[in-house]
Amino acid sequence: MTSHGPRILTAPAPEAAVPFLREHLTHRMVQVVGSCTIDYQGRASSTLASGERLVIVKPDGTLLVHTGQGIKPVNWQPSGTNVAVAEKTWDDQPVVVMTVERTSPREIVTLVFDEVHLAAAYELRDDEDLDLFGTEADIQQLLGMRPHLIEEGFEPYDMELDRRRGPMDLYGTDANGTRVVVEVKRRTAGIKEAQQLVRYTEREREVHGEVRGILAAPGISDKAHRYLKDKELEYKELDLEELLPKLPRIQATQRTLEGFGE
Amino acid sequence: MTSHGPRILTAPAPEAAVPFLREHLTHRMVQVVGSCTIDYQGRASSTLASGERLVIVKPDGTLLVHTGQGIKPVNWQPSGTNVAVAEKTWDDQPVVVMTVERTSPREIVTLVFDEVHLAAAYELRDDEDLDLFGTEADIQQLLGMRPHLIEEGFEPYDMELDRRRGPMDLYGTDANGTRVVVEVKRRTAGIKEAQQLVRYTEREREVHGEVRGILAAPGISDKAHRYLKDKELEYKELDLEELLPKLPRIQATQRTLEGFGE
DNA sequence: TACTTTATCTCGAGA
DNA sequence: TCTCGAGGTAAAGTA
Repeated sequence: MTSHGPRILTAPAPEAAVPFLREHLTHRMVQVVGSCTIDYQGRASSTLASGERLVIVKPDGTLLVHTGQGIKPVNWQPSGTNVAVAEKTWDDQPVVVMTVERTSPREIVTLVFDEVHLAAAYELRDDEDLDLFGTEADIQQLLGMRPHLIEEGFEPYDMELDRRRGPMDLYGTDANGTRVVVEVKRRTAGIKEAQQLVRYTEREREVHGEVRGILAAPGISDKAHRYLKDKELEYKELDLEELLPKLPRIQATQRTLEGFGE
Repeated sequence: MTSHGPRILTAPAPEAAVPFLREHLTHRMVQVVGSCTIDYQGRASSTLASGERLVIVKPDGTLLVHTGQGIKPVNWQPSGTNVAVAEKTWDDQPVVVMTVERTSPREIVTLVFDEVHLAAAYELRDDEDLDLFGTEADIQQLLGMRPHLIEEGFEPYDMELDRRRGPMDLYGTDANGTRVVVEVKRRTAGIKEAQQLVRYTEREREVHGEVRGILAAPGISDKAHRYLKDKELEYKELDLEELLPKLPRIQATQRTLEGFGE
């Protein structure tokens, strides 16, 4: 048998599942499909009665428990855990007990499998990093290069070179030389985002007197807009459709799909 | 062959993988382990060059793509998508192309598998809901029942019966009859949380004049504490260790483990 | 529907 | 380490 390809057990008894898991845990991607109860004790606590779930344990100690619905795991634990498995007897039935622990914060997830339908272990070779575009940082950088998109005459300081200026996204002067704080958002802004601008602007006003504050976003809630006006701050609508395509990118799959003319 | 138990294909050719996926997608939990490139276009956009990943498609249309590290999927799509698979030829090699689309927002994830190591399909029967304790709502409710833990003489209004009072966690009067807004947090509070209290308290002060504001949390950052004092607001430290165990619960696994005396 | 807030948030950058 | 802010956040609750 080669060392490649997935190792698979279908419907193993606990006495077969436990050594299998022990062999592969922390070395390989491991998954268990089966019926289990799950306990979590840590920052909060939770219990989950018996049901069938997909359990994934990554070589880095990440735990994911997925049910048949929804995008979020029903239980989980970030990487860096200690994982242990043991065979125990409950109600005269053998079960597989898996514990996933971490310190800082001290947390533990305990899974008790009364039935394993499928256990699998495999390696995932992957040297590639995700190339993501359209984040707030991307939009910020773009506006830094085209400050007129905020307002004619706006001249931002170089935040890259001077992070001491603070956490503001853009900071500069307008056509009249008045200081301007700009907070950039990639989504419709709400009251939280308005408050964030309030805080940054207040801080600058304490030091420098007159300072304008602009919330630049593709949209804003009515309440947030009113809140801004109360605090004598401004809103500048961004047209992301116009903004984003200005940095053309080649897509991995587009590249692939060109191969068969799509 | 029975209708139970997982269906598994190891190292299927695209011509075998595609009909397998078509048979099970939208009916069952489906997963593919293999080498693929991934494209995402939607609220943002991303590309991921070829590498080995675990791809999960739930019957509700949820897509999850996991690499060998980390708790967050590298690509995903929430439930309600349309999933399609097709065999295509690229560079004279057959590939499996999977597209996962949704409208609102319009988004699409495209996966091109040049190799499938494992394809599996199975059902997950699960009627159980997670029973979670220790959330902010739990702490709030607890403090509502034991208002002296905030301050001797504090008498909260019944927020359950009168939500019109606003979004504050607790709202009542102190020993002197002065109105008190309390914002409860389950984690160390930062500047965001302080400003949330500022907003609620300001709003009440506009209407009622003198109103105290208390941020109740297990901790607070220095900046946030200073910010509160500036705004003439207060911080009350919560001892969660003392608070949380006051509602005893029975754990699913604890119950199980009692069976073998642990 | 629109809006706000929570989350066992996770993650990363900066001090 | 702590703090703070972003997230393709997702999901819940309320007006």
